[in-house]
Amino acid sequence: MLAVVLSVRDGRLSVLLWKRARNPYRGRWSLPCGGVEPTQRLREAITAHLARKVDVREVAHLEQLATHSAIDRDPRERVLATAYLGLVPSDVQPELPADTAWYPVDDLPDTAFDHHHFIDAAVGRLRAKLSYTNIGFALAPREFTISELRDLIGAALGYELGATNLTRVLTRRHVIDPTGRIARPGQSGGRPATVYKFAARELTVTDPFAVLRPPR
Amino acid sequence: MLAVVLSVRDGRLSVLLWKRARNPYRGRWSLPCGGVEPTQRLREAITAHLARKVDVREVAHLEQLATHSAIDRDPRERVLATAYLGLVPSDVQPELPADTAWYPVDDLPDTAFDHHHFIDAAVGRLRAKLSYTNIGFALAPREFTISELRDLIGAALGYELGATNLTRVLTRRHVIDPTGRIARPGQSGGRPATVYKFAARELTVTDPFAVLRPPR
DNA sequence: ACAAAAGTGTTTCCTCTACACCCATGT
DNA sequence: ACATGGGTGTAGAGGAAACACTTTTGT
Repeated sequence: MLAVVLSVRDGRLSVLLWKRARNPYRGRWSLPCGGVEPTQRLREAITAHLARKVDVREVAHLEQLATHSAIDRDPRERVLATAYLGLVPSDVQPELPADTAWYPVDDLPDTAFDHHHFIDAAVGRLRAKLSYTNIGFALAPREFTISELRDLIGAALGYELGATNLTRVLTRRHVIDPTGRIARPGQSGGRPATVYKFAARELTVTDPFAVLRPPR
Repeated sequence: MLAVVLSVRDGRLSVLLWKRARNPYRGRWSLPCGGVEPTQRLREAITAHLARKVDVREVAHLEQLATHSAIDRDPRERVLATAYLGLVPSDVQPELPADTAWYPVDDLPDTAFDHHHFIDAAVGRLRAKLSYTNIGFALAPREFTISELRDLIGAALGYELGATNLTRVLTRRHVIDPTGRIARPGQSGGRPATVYKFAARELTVTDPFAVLRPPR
C-alpha cells in the first residue's frame, strides 16, 4: 500500500516524499507506504497512514491507481503494492515532519524501490483527468480567480495555458461557477477578478464520450 | 485474482462465467478466479489460469482494472482481489469446458460473491476506451468489413451506430487501414465491401486530450 | 495619463454528424 | 431491371483556439 500525494507547491506540481529511516534504501526518499491490517480496507489504510505519519489530513481526492506485482520490487520479500493517487489543495499547508518534504515532480531525487514508476503513473492519470473531468477541484482552494486557476492547472499539466479559453471551457461545461464576489487587485493594479468556485467537489466526468456517442 | 473476460458472441457483448463446484456459492456462476503464487506476477497468474481452467489462450488484450478490499467479500476470510479485463476477438472459438459459458452482460444470472460489480466496471472501462483508444482491435478479427466492425462495436457499446461516421472517425485517426482486398457480397447481393484491418494491435491512445491541449 | 490585469467579441479551424446520392453486385 | 448493401459528397452544428479590443483598477 502506497500513496502518491500530489499538490501544487510554489507554482510547481510536487509529490510528498518521506526519507527512509531503515534499510533497505535507508536515507533514500520514498513514497509514504505501509502494510494493510486484516480488518482494514485499502482506502482506510492510506488515510490513516497519511494522517499519522505525515500529518496530511486534508486530501481532497483519493483514487486507486494500480497494483504492482513485480517479484523483486522489495529486496526482502515479495510484496504486492497497491498505489493510490491523493490530491491536496494548494492552500492547505500540512505540518510536515522533518523527514518529509514536497518535491517537484520534474526534479525528483533518486527514489527508493520502483517508486518513480508510481509517480509517473500518478502524474499521467492526473493530467489525463484534468482534460475530461472536474478533478481540478482537488488542487484548487475553495474559491479562486481564473488566473490563480490557470497557474494551478498550468503547473499540473506542465505547460502554460490561456486564461480566456480555460474560462470558456470550464464555464460552458458548468465545471466552475462565479460566486458573485470579486477579488481585490494586487499592488500593481489591474481590473478586479471575478471569484469562482467549482460547481462540485466530487469527481465528475464532464466530457464522457469524445466520439461514438449514442444516438439522440 | 480475478478475470473479466469479454467478447462479442452472437452479436452480444458477453462475459465468460464458470460454475462453482464447491462452497461457498456452490452451483452459482462466478468469474474465473484463483490465487497468486509467490513466484508469479499477477498477469502470469491470470493467463495461466485462463489457459488451464477454461482453455482460453487467445486473449488479445489484458489490462488491470482495480483491487477490491472489502472485508467480507469472501465469507471465509479476508481476500484482496485484483481484477483484470481480458478481451477475446469475436472469431476465436475457445473449447469451453462444460462448467464454463459465455453470458450476455445485459442478461446475467445471479453471480457469486460481488462479481457483478467487477463485470460492471469492466464493461464501463471497455466502453470508455472504445471512444478514445484503438481497443476495438481486441474484439475484432484480424480482417473485417466496416459493417462487421459496426456490429461488433455496436454490440460492445450497447447501441446502434452508423457505418459512415465510424469509418470516417477511425480512418481519420489512422486506427484502421484498408487492406486493399474486397469481400465477396452475401447471398442477397450488394456492393462488395472493402476489407480493413487495425493499424496496430496493441493499445494506443488515439484521442489523448479532449481539451486543454498543449500549445503548438 | 499610463501601466497592469481581467474580461469580451469575433474569427477561424477542426471534428463529428446527418443525409442525400452514387456505385457494384446478385437474382 | 431492380433490390440490396457499400461508399462518397456536401452541408451544417458545435467546441475550442487565437487574437484583438475593451473594461476596471492602482500609481
